[in-house]
Amino acid sequence: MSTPVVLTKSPADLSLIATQFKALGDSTRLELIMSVAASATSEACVCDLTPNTGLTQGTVSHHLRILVEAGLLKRSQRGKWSYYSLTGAAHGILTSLNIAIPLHLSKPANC
Amino acid sequence: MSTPVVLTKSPADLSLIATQFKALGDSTRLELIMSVAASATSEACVCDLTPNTGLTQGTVSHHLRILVEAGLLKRSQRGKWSYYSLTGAAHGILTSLNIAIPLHLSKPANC
DNA sequence: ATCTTACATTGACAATCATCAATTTGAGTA
DNA sequence: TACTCAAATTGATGATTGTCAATGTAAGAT
Repeated sequence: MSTPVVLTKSPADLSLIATQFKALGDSTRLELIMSVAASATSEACVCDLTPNTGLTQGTVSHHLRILVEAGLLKRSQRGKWSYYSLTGAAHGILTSLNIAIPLHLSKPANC
Repeated sequence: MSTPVVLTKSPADLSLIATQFKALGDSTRLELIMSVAASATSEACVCDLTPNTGLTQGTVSHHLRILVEAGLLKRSQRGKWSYYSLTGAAHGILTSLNIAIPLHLSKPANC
């Protein structure tokens, strides 16, 4: 027997959420986003991310594009490099689900 | 510039999480799980869920199975009917992301 | 025992997807 | 200008997926 709930999202919201879940529902992409999140500078370039995956550079680029299009990563190009970092949405999802914990945050115990 | 984070999940955890994200990353399945969550008794049978989807009964049954296998729904058969309800994991995901709000819960404002 | 009713399963098919190899783009460098 | 390097894009291919129609199963009803 589970707790009754109220739903809070419009169909448009749900469509976006489904897109984000779908983007995260692939082991490679989940690893990629975790690597970005865990990187010291909170951003990473394709050349950093590619070796860990065992995949081709083109494939990694492809997955990163999907994450960007889902609103989970943002891309900033500096010189020849593309740096990827988490969006607020991605940050929210990872921390809400306790997949990642913000370093500076300490919540009161009754939350 | 985003907040630095610490990762908390083992590879095995991440594999499960990816499976759950994947299961939720389909509009039909997301609607299904929302319908179950929103139902008055916190459970629903296939015959209740099918009409809203515009899909075949067999297809709905298929999607429900995927959600069960991902650990998001549980099935309990009573008589001729199969009743589906949220697991704790699904409940946690939906409420953590504010997709659903537990009726009895009221958090202090500073959380 | 036969017939419904509710659901699960199977087989088939079109569409989507993950991946690679190869090429292109675009920015800095010699 | 020509060259190099990082990343994006393209085209092809095999695998996975969402869907349906049809069939199977199992529980109650007649």
